[in-house]
Amino acid sequence: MSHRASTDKAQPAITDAGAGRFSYDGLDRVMHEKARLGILASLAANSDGLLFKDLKQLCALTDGNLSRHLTVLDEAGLVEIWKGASGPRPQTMCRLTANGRRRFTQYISVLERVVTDAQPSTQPDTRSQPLPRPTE
Amino acid sequence: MSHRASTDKAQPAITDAGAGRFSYDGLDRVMHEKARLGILASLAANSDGLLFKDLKQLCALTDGNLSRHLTVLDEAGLVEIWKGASGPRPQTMCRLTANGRRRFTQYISVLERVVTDAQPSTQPDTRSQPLPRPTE
DNA sequence: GACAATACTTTGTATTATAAAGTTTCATCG
DNA sequence: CGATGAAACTTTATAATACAAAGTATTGTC
Repeated sequence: MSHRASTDKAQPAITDAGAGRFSYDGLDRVMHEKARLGILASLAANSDGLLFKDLKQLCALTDGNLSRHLTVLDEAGLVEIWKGASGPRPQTMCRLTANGRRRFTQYISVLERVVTDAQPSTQPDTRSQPLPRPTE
Repeated sequence: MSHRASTDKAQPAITDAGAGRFSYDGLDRVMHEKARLGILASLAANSDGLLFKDLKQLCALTDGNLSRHLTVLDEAGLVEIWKGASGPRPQTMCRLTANGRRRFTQYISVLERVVTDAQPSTQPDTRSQPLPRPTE
């Protein structure tokens, strides 16, 4: 007979413990984006807010991209945007909202988990079978 | 006169030091993606490789998504994929390549910088002007 | 008052993540 | 032994969106 016997059915694989272990649900799409991550980190480091001009430099973004990303962050309620009507030129000032700071902190804590997970030092092996080791 | 005097031209903003400070260039598009980050972390934790089935559970992905993401990671040279011809059913085994492990480690080190940056404790203020504090 | 420059915003396109449907092989049941 | 179901993927299609290029508006300068 060429096919295996039916005795080893329903191999449970990975025991279901650890299911979703690496799904990282906390990585919110809005924050988990290179450019916006930079913006948020900049604003977290400057709690009094930053000018459009400054953000542009710090994050090395073009005007268009920065504008777009700020809109996204604003709509998500993460930052607040102040249009300067007083100055000689239009000046846009951005700050983290209280909620934004909270959510960003949460996001960062998930990132910390990712960093920890990536150190394979003392991780218990999660696999199911020994597997035929592929010949390198 | 309503407009400002011309004496304060060319305000240098942010001194140019710290330009690009938050651009996070090291955040490679291929790796910086929720789902693929999970896959890579799983594989980093299981250096002998993982089965498609196991990855699917660990990362809580649908068949289609996992398949697609693995293809992307494969094409980027980050993982290697072994098709099991020996077993009773098709079995796909995935492992980090040597290069993949190296690049992932680099990526993680950037993530660590992000995490550090997000702790605003002892950060020097990067702004240019005191700014008219917006009334809350 | 023409010309360049600053400080943005809007629009268009090309990429891509995800879901839905499709394929293939094996096991089981009447 | 043909039908049915299920496991293990792959392919296709669509909806979202990141980025670049073009546009707008105000200001300063010659």
